Amino acid sequence: MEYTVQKLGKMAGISTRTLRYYDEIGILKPARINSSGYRIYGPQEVDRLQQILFYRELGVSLENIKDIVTSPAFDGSAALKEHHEKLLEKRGQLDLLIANVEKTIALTEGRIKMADKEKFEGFKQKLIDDNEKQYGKEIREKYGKDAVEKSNSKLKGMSQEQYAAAEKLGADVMETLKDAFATGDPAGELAQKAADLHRQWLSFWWDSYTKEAHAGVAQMYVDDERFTAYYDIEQPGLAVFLRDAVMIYTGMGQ
Amino acid sequence: MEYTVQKLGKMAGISTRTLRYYDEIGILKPARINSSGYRIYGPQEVDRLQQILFYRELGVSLENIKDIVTSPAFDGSAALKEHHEKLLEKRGQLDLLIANVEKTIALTEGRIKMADKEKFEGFKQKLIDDNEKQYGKEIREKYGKDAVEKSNSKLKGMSQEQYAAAEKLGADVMETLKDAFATGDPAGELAQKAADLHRQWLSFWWDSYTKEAHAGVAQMYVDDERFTAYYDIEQPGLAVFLRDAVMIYTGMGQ
DNA sequence: ATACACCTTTACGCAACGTCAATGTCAAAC
DNA sequence: GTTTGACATTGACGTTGCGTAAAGGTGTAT
Repeated sequence: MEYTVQKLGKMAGISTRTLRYYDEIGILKPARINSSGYRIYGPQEVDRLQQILFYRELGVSLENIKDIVTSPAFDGSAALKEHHEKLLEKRGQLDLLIANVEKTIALTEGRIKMADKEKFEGFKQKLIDDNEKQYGKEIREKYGKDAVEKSNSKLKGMSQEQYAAAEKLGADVMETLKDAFATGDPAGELAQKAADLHRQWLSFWWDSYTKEAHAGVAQMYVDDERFTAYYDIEQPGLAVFLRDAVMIYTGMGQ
Repeated sequence: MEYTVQKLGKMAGISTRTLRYYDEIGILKPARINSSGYRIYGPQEVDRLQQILFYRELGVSLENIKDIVTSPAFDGSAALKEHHEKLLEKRGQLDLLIANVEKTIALTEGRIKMADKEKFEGFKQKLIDDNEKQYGKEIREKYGKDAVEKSNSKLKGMSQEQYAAAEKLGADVMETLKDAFATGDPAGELAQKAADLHRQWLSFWWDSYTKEAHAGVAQMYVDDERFTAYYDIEQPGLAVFLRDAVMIYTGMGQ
């Protein structure tokens, strides 16, 4: 079987430009050049291309692929493991990024609805100030990375509808919470209902629910001004009230 | 407060080159240029830089950031949402990639222990052949993407120890399965134990277990030659035997 | 006066190709 | 036999977000 660039390209699902590039950088040279200067590839080249594409699929750089396919003694297994590590790291970073974007979206949306833009700007500035760019990292350190990771992992699998449902639940929490706040009693029925809604809302983001984690998050709302602001912008004192309600709800108050 | 490039760069944690580049592409021009041609930045520029860096942190391209910071009426929220979509997609791809790498590592390790390298090479070639590069995608289409995503999402949160435990369980499955195969009875005690171990193993990868999904996977081992090969390389017929055992175990045989 | 840190513009380099441009070749249709 | 249309070739520039010289002017302390 002999192939020209286009045939091989079609078979492998890559462009002819790519094949010429691979020739250029020396990782896949054609078996021969015919009288008209056409690149002609044989079965060996097909195999090699398959190897190349395989590693490329895995995100290995062509530079490294070159080492892999040219050196026969290359330890592909070790390279794969190292690469695996890098991929996991990359995903971790990506997860943080996604969480941050989500948080930002939620914040801006909440803000735009209920506050003036000026303050928003000021707040956002403050957010970034004092090296808070490391947002996720900081939260990780403060409240343990497990919660953050749980949240991230759950989010992944969520469908649009689920996401919408979660958002609605979040709104419900806020509404019930405000009503409860009016009663002034965190142990009261309304407040406990708010705490329960909050648990349901959390369950959307976490794989497993525990009272401890729930209570921890509620405390976080009070400790971390970003979250405090999110709740208190509706009603000052709401974050503390929610924490108190959750503490009672979870029985973690003492 | 006025800043030269280096002072501002130091404050913001970026290089002077970056500042000159931002000037060049027009997303951050200095307040004025002094008599010697030096770039002088004022408080407004500091604020703007903070905004830019904020969005940059979120992975937004400078091109898009330009739109955000230059047009005051720009809908940053919508831009962020779009960006969010892209990030999710990216993570999906990354997950597939990671799954592929893990599978490859598992395969190579298993193979090296129990088969000659030649066959392995042939198999890998075959794997990629017939457009099977779209590995994950294909599996997704064939057996529903839910299972794949479940698997991915679970993997993320696993610790090293958990991973090791899962691998041991996998080995147990194989061992028990081989013993069971010797009896020839997929309904027998050993075979059912193997099926149960297999369920446990699956539970490592899936958030939720259902009989239907379990049976589906077992069928997949038979339908998909890649998996068939994985089991049958130890003992021809093992994949079919496991499927039969699981069908009985789950009661999905009919 | 000299050193030394700071500033400037210009411009190439990076990864992995995409995308013209200008031109030659092949098989089939007229 | 020629025309057409699909294919091939080699350049060579564009992409992103800067890093990294190079070659030179400026500011200030000694």
